[in-house]
Parts: sequence; C-alpha cells; structure tokens
Amino acid sequence: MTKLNIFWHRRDLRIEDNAGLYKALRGDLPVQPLFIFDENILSQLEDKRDARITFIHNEITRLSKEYESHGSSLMVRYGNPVDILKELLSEFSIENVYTNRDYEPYAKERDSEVYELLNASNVHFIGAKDHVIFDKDEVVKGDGSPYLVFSPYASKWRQKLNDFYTSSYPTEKYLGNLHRSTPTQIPSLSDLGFEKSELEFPSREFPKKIIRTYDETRDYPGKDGTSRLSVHLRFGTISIRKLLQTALSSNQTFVNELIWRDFYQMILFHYPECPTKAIKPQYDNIEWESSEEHFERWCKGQTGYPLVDAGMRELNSTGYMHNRVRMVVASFLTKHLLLDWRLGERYFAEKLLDYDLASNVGGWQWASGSGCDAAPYFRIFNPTSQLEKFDPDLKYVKRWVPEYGTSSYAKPMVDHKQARERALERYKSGLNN
DNA sequence: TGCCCATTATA
DNA sequence: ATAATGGGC
Repeated sequence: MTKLNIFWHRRDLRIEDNAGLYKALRGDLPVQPLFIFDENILSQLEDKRDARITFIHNEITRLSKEYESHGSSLMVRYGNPVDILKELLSEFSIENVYTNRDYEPYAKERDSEVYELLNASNVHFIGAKDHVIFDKDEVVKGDGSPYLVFSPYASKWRQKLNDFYTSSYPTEKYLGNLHRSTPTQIPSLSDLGFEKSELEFPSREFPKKIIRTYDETRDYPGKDGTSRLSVHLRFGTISIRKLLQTALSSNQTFVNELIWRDFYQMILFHYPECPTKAIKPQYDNIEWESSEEHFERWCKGQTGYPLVDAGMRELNSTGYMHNRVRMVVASFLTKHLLLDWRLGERYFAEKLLDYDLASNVGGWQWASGSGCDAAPYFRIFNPTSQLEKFDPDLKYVKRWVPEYGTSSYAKPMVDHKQARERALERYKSGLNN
C-alpha cells in the first residue's frame, strides 16, 4: 500500500495560501486532501434549507474541481469525523494527518479525540495556524495571561506584526506533491439531508474601493460600505493573510476589525465557557424577562422601531445584517426588552450565513455589557437617534420596512424612556447581588 | 462603538 | 432660544 499523508480541510476551503496544506505539501509523502461533512454539526441544524450547507457544498464542489485540475482529487465523506478517520486508517497506509487549528470548544473536543485515535496507531496529527494572524498565547500580557480589554491587545498585536505573519504560504509551488488519485463522489445535498438554498452569496473578490473608504462608510447601512467578506472568512474561502495585506495598505479601521476578529477567537480559546456564561460573572445575576411574545416580535422585525425591524428583516431574508444594525438590535433585545443575550446569540446562530461562534458571542456579550471591553450597562442605544445618525435618508429602513410611515406600521412595542429606565434599574440591582 | 439632562455660554 | 459642555447612569 502506498504511504500517504492526509490534509484535512475544515474551515479553510481553499488551496491558495493555506498554512496547513503548505506544511503537508512540504512533507515527504504524497498528500491526499480530505473533507468531512460532520454529522455531529449537521444534525444540529433544524432548517433543511440552511444556506450555509449549500454554501459549503458549492465550495467543496469547486475545491474538488480545483484538485482535479492538478491531477489529484478531494476525498469527501459524511459522518462522525472520528469514525471516518478510523475507516481511513484501515483503508490506507497513513503516516501523518495535517489540518488547520479550530478554536471552538466542539472542535477542540473533536480534535482531541482524533488525536487519541491517531496516536494509538502511531499516526501524527499536525495542526497549523491558518484561521487567524495570532492564536493561543501569541499575544498575551507581560505575565502571560490573556488580554480582556481590546485596545492594549490591539497595540500588542500591532507591535508583534511583521512580514512573516502577513506573508502568504506559496502552496501553488508544491502541488506536484499531491496524491495522484482519481476523482471520488461528493455526497449530494439530499444525501446530507438538506435542500438547496436560493440565497445569494457575496463575492469572494476583495472590494478594494470599499475597503479603502471603510472608515467613512461602514456605519451607514444604506450605503454599500462594508466588504461583505465575513462568510468567506468564516469558511476560509479567502485567506486572512491576503486580506490583511490589502487592509494594511489601504485602511487602518478595517485592520482594526480584523484585530477584533483575532481578539474574539483568542477569548473563545481561553474562555471556552463564554458561549453560555457571562465573562463578567455578576452579569449572570441579572433577572431577565421571559416574554416569548416579545422575543418573537424582535425576531420577526415587528418591534415598531424601524431600524431594529429593518435589521431583523434583512437578517431573515438574506442571512446577513449590517454590523451597525447588529449592535442596535442587540442593544434593543438586551436593554429595551431585557431578554437574555443568549437568546439573541442563538437566533443569530440560526440565521447568519457568516455566523461565527467566537465573534457572535463576543458581540452579544459586548452589547449586553457582560463581555470583554463591553459597553457599560448604562450605555443604552436610542434606536431613534441611531436611525437619525446612521440612516438619515431612510434608505435602509425603506428597503426593509416599506410600510414605515404609513398607518399599517406597528406602534413601538415599548416606550423608549420607560424601557431605558427599567433596564438601568434591573441591571443595577442584578449587578449589586 | 451612548444618552440624557442640567447648567452655562452666547445672542 | 439654542448650542456646547460635562457628570451620572
């Protein structure tokens, strides 16, 4: 049997500038690429038209063709990764399995089981950093503990950055080391138990003009002022290093957003409990409301606050929401409605195409006040003045809430002033316990 | 990437 | 009358 190394793609669905793939290709055995549709993840998804599965399926099909054009093939399986790897160990003579690290709690758990399995067969399991610029303990305080405040983290991050960290891995030079294998079958969407989604996916091309003026346009949801690359960062269909190269030479505010992304990945790595527990523990003493009706009105975009409703409707119909509006709807849920941030986090998890556990939990804990470098509890967005500031010509609102301004538009479900006072009071008493 | 409101300045 | 400022939440 031919000896092989495996490269296992997970959230890095590209060949170009792929750190782990590069490492594998520099080894001394032919590299067989692998992707596994993870049954443990897929079985948790309720919507059979989940657009993310269509997205991944499209990208796997593209990636597979790309490997074929280099005389190799992408092996695609469906099941529990540990079981699949067990099967592969008996089918092939595998020396090493390479992959890119994933910092989510489920992924860490899965990978430690995989490690045990491979180790028992004397197969090395070799991880690489690909998803972020700095991971784990690369950017920490002087005493080795993780930063909890963004701005000192960001300044350390910038200090540490050099050409090495922004350089691309030239995988294209080593594609001759791919295993010469024949094309294999890709499971269809229906094999996976899903249907095709008709949602549109943003382009993976860097919108250079938008990135150049990002600091001026990013806050206006009515403008085409953000890169729309988040889904590609989530699934690794673009390289963070290439994007950072572009950002560094064109817009520092955009660079900052990439640092926020590293920051939240780092926080999730060090605080794996943060998806369900407040990072500032006293915030878990706040007594949340429990109105299902209120939650449902928020979900559907029927709160009677046009900017909130526009955001939720954009989310529901496109799988995307402008980030300024994410902050506004999150503030509204946690402050005006006093509903637990975890409800909002879970709803975003269902709906967002670019859903990423680390950034989403980070953002929700920030909005609720419980997180790192968070908005203090008394920072309560006024949804009306946010509208006046950031969508003054109502371009965004008119697009998503066409009935705004007519008698058929919902009356505000809560009074801003009263809701604000109630939130201040409730937060204060929770935090003093 | 906060809002509100009282106070003060300016006219 | 209205804008600027600053402290408190």
